[in-house]
Amino acid sequence: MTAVALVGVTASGKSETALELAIRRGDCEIVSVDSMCVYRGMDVGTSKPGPEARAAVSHHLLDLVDPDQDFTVTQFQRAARGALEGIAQRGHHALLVGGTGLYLRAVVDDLEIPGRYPDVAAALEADLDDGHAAPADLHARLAELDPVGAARMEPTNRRRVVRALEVTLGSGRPFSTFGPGLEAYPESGTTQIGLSCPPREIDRRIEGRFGRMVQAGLVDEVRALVARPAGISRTARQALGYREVLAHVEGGAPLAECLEEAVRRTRQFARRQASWFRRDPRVSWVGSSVEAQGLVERAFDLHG
RNA sequence: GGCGGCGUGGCCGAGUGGUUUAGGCAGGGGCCUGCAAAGCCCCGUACGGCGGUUCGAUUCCGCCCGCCGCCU
Repeated sequence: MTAVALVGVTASGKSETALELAIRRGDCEIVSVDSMCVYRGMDVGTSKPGPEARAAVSHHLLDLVDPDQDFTVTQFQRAARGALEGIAQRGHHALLVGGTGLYLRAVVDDLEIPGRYPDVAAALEADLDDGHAAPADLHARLAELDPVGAARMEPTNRRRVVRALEVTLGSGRPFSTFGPGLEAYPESGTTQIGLSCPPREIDRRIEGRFGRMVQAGLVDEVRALVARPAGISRTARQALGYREVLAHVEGGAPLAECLEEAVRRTRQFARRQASWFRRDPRVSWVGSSVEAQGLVERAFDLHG
């Protein structure tokens, strides 16, 4: 039994392709690799597979947590391992489908993700917030403790600098010793197929999709999230479409403008995804759903 | 017809007689190990046209063109 990953930018048609194949074959289960589909109650805005799709084929890693929960790669990695094990036990093939690059790498390359040191991180954040230190200062500190790690990031990238320092200080082990970084592309047991699509076409689809999402009740979905007493977590509220509609629902911004913004930002996101997947030499790219299905099947049958 | 104002790179928008020619947005490229649908980095000599003044004009003057406003 094998695992194959179908990757691509948002709106490239991966989900439909995967579903079609899985229904036809009947011997594989779909594993979502999507950082926002893990949230319950965030359905229309995430283009989450619906009830029909889920009735037809087993889907995994959807609806893992409530929207008031923060969610991170590590949790995803853990859940993915469990899902993959179960699929293997059932004698099925696993078809990973999604566009969250880091999450996919965590699974495909079994990344050793360093632990968390909340006190250390909080102290660093506090220094930055108080103005006692600038990200560049922290980067300089990191450079002394872990030159290799420091060299791998921009001194201005606050988030990454803080995390690297958090790990180095907290664990007493240089951040860079946890792995070669994402620039290494080791042999992997997971075959990766990329479904490509011309950027102009992607742009068109994104715009059309937002229109349909609104028809399908995106705004009401966001209202329902807002109405939850527990609120919306930091990670959940940054979801594309939600963040912008939130500005309308909570902040009173004109809906039309929020939607335009959502479309724009989703396009930019698609570019970032493309650049992420493009650099992974292990991905075999094809330009159509049919070809993608062909390659996935070949991988299944070769190892299955 | 008269008077006044304006005309800056795809858009918005500062500014100056001459070293590096603001900034923002959009766009393009790249990065990424616990917020990743996030975050970060890099990339733009443009001053409506024609003359003139000047060692030197986007910046000063004149004319023309185009907008905008006011007036008769």
